[in-house]
Amino acid sequence: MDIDARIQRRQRRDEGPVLIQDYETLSPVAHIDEPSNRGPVFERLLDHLDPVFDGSLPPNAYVYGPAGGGKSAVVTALFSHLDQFSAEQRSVIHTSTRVKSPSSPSFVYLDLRETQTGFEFYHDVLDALADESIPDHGISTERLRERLQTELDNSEVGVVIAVDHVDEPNTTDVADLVDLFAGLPSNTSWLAIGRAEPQEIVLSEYTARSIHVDSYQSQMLVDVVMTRASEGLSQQALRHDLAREIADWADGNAYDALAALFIAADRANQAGRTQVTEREIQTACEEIPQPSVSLGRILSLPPNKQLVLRELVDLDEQQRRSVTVTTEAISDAPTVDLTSGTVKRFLYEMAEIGIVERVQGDSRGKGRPPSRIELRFPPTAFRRLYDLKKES
DNA sequence: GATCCACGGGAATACACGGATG
DNA sequence: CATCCGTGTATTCCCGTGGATC
Repeated sequence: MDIDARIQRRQRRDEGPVLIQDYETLSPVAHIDEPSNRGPVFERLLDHLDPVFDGSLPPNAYVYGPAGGGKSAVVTALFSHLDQFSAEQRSVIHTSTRVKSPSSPSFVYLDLRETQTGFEFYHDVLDALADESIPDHGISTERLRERLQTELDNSEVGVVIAVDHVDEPNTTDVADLVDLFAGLPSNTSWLAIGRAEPQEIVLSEYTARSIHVDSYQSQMLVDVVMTRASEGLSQQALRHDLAREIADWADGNAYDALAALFIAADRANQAGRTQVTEREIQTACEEIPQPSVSLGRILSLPPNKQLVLRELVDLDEQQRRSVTVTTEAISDAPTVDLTSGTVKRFLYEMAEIGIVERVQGDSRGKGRPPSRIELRFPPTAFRRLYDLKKES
């Protein structure tokens, strides 16, 4: 945090409540413990997972639906509760000889955005399952897999592994994922989560069941926005009609809606206001490209790539006129100590996976015409989230 | 000594244009 | 006119190296 911000915060202390109470809960990347209004989805997932309560594994399944429909939110919440539940149950069995209730499997949630190699895949599953901590160097991928295998062979029921963000660019591709699962014993059941229709994805050949999660209905989305606002903002900071405006614009996509709320609140906060106004909501919505990539994807990029993006969002139009010029501007920044070659390659790679986009630029001059870099994500939101993460 | 992976660095390839050539 | 070729950029591709960690 810079000194001006510190001073401003002190100054505001006597002027009544600050608008943003808690950036963490307001963040569009955060999943809350009890997602609102997704009761039916929970029920359908529980139907699928029902065998678990008799001590057996459900078949493999595929959960799919449009972006911002709450798939990740529901599955993360459900899995953390279920894992807690079955851990408790296991400990009951250990301590009591009288009760002979069936044991439960473990539940592991993996985000493929953060688990991009086979090594990380086995590592994270094993880490979730084993009590001791697992080294992340000096051990081969194959050895990890073997350890995981013995761990599972000793497990009574097995494990249900949720793999989120399947088939997104820059994640393990579907064929590799199938191979990774093939390396595990049969007491593993997986729950893949993605956007593609089951017919469009090879993965569904391996899943017994598909579960559809639709986008939010308008009124539900208004509630989601209001709930988030009441948790992260001061009292009365967001009028109900403005929440509706956000929901209407977002058209069922909770992720977009929460991003818009975050940006609007941040702008209002910077301006020293304690209420979000319509004007800020409009600017916020305009700032979110359609379609836009999830900030979650961006924030799980390697640190130096994020650094490049952080510099990128501060460049002016002139400096974005071609990849070459942009590269120079970024690698000249004092915070960046990468060579210009690497910065340039990063920019191309991120264009490749849709984080930024290259559009045909000014074609006058010799040689192949340059392209210019455009963002595929809202800069204000990224800037704030990045800086917050840096601070902590 | 083993292992993983982010970086660096540069070679290979693609593309646009204009001028030369058939 | 159609095609080829040379030059200057842009873009993609690939692999070796070294830091960090066990």
